[in-house]
Amino acid sequence: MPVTLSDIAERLNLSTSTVSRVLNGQDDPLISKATRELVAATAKEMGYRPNAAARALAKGRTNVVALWTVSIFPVFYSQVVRLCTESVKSSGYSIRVVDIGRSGARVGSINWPSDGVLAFDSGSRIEQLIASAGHPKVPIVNFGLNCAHSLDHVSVNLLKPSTEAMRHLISLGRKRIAYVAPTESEDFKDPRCVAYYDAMTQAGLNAEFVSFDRVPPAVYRSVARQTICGYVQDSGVPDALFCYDDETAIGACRGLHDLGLRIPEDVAVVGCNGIEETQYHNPPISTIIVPLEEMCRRAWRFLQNRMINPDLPIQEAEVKAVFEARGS
Amino acid sequence: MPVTLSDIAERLNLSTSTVSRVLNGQDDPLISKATRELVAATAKEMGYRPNAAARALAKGRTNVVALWTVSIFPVFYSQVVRLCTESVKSSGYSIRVVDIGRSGARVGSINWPSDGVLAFDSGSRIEQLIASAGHPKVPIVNFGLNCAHSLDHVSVNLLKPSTEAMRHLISLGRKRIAYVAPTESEDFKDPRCVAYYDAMTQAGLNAEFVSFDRVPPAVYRSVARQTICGYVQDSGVPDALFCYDDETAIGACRGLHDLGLRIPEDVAVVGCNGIEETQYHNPPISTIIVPLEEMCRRAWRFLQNRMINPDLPIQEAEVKAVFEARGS
DNA sequence: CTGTTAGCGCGTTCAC
DNA sequence: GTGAACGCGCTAACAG
Repeated sequence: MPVTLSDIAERLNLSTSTVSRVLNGQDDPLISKATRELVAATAKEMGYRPNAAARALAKGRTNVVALWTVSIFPVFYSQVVRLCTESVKSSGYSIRVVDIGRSGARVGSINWPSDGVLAFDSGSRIEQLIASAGHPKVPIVNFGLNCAHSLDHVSVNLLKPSTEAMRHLISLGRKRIAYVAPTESEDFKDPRCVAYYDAMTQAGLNAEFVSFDRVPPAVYRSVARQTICGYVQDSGVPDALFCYDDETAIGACRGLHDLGLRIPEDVAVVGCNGIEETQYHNPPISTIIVPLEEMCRRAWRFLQNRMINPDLPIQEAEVKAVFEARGS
Repeated sequence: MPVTLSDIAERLNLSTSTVSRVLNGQDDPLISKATRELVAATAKEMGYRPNAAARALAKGRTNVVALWTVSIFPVFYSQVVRLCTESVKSSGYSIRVVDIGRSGARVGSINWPSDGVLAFDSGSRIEQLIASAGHPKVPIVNFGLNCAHSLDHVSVNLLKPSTEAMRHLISLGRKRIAYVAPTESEDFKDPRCVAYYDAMTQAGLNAEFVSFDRVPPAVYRSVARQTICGYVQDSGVPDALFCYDDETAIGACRGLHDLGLRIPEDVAVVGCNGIEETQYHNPPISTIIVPLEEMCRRAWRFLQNRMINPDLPIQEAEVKAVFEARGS
C-alpha cells in the first residue's frame, strides 16, 4: 500500500491537485509558502513516492529511455549498457534495459512505455520487432555493428580494421591463418569474414574456417576453447587465428595453452571488439577496438535530436574501429 | 500515438471491455468465437500493444520484479543481472534492473512499480533506501556478499574460504603476504580482511596493506595495476598478494608483469569472486568462487514465497563460497 | 455473450 | 491560492 497523493491530501484537508502542484512544479508561485512547506514536509514524513506508471499515463511522457539489446552479456554488451546508462542519466532520464534476445518471443518489458529507444546491434531483429510488434511511434535509433539503415543509426564498420588485421598477420609471415567464428546465418556478409576471405585470396593463401555453434554466453568461451583444441588435434597447428570476437580469441588462447602451444611464437591470435580484458592477458591480445563510448554518446545525441524534432531527416553516422597490434 | 483498446473497439463497434476480455483471458469461453477471432485479428492488424503502465495501474500488479544493484559492472555484477534475469523470466515475470549506485541520490527508476524486488549486495544501502524512500510495501529480498539481516536474505560468507586461501599461501612458504583492496569504510569488518589479518597474526607474520581509492569500474583495474607497480617499487616485492576481488587480482597480475615479475614463481596471487576470466589467464588465477547461480536462484525462490505469502517468517540462507587453488 | 460503470494514481484544465 | 472535474489506457464488477 504505497502512500498516494490523496492519502496526503486527505490528511491535510487539501485537494489532490494542490498536493500535486507542490510536488511537481517546484517553481509554481501560485501556492502559499505555508501550504507548500506543509505539504512537502508531510509528503516526506509519510514516505510518499510518486507512482511513475500513473504519472506517465497522465503526462504522456515517461522520462524513460529504453535500451533494447540482444544480450546483456558478455562484457562487450555490459559495457554498452553501462555507457548508455551514464549518458542517459546525465541528461536527466532514466534508462530501462530490455533484453530482447536474439530471436523468439517478444518480451513483456517492451510493453512498458518510454520516450525513446536506443536499439543496440542486430538491425534485422529490430526491424522485425518494429514491424511485427507495431511499435508505438516513439523515436528509435539503432546502433552497433549491425544496423538497420531505414532508421536513425550509428554504425561501426569492421571491414577496414579487419583488413588491416589480416595484412598484419600476413606481413608477419603467417601462412596458415584460420578464421574462427560461431556459425551464423549472416556469416558471408559479415565484414570480418569478407575481409578475411579477400585477404587470404589476394595473398594466394588457403582459407580455413573453424566454426562452432552459437551457444549461450555462459558457455561460449569454453566452447571456443574446446573447438580450437579439437581443430588443432585434427588438422594441425595453424600459424594464426583471426577470431570473430574477443571472447572467441580468449577461449582460443586458453585452448592453445592447453595444448602447450605458445602465443605468439607458435600461433598468433587476433580478436575483435577491444574489451578491456584483452589488455590484461599475457601477452596482451591484438584486437580491433570499437569506440564504444563515442558510439553510445552519438546514438544518444541522435535520439535526443529525434525526440525534440520528430520530422528530422534520417540521421546516420559511422564511427571508426581500429586494429591494434599487441603481443599476441 | 500507439493504438489503444478503444481504437480497436471503436473500429469494431464493440465496447472496450469486450476487446479487453479477448486480449487478456485467452481461456475465457464467455465470448463468441466469432468476435474473439475478429478482435484478435484486427488487434494484430492494427499493431495493438497493451500499455503496461496502464495495465499495472488497473490491475495493481505489474508482473515485473525489480533488481536493485549498486552497479551493473564489472562482470561479477553483470553475471548477477544475467542470472536473475534468467530465473525471473522463466517464471513468467519480466525484470527491471535498477542501478541504485553506491551512494547519493535516488534514481527515478525506483519509482516504477513492481511486484517485488531483488536487492543485490550492499545491505546498508538497501536499508537506507527503504527507510528514506518510504518504499511501497512490496516484498524485498536482499542477497549477496553484504546483506541486511532485517530482511529476507541470501548471504554468502567469505570468512571460511578466505581463511583457507590464506592457509594455502602460508603453506606454500610465502612470508610477505600483502592484502590488496580498495579503501572502504567497512574495511575492518570485511571478512576477507579479517581472515587475512587473523591468519597473518597467527602465523607470526607482518600484515601489509596495499590500498587504493575506490574508483569507477571503468578505471578500477588500471588503478589496481598502477597501485601494485608503485607499491612494489617503493616497498619491494611481496611473496604473495591476497586481493579483495578478481578485478584487483587481474590488475595486480598485469602490474607484476609490467615489472617483469613472474606468477607464481615470484609472487603468488589470489583473487575473490570466481569470475570466469580467472580461468582463462595464464596461469589461471586462484580465487574464491561464489556460487552465483545458486545464490540468485535461492533469492528468487525466497521472493516468490514472500509474494505468495507476505506473512511468512523471515527467510534466511547462506550459500557456500569455496577457495580454489589454481596456477597463480 | 456483451455493454455500462467505476476506479487505479496522477496531471491538468477551468472555475471559484 | 485552491478545489472540482475530467482523462490517460486499462481491468473488473455488475447488469442485462
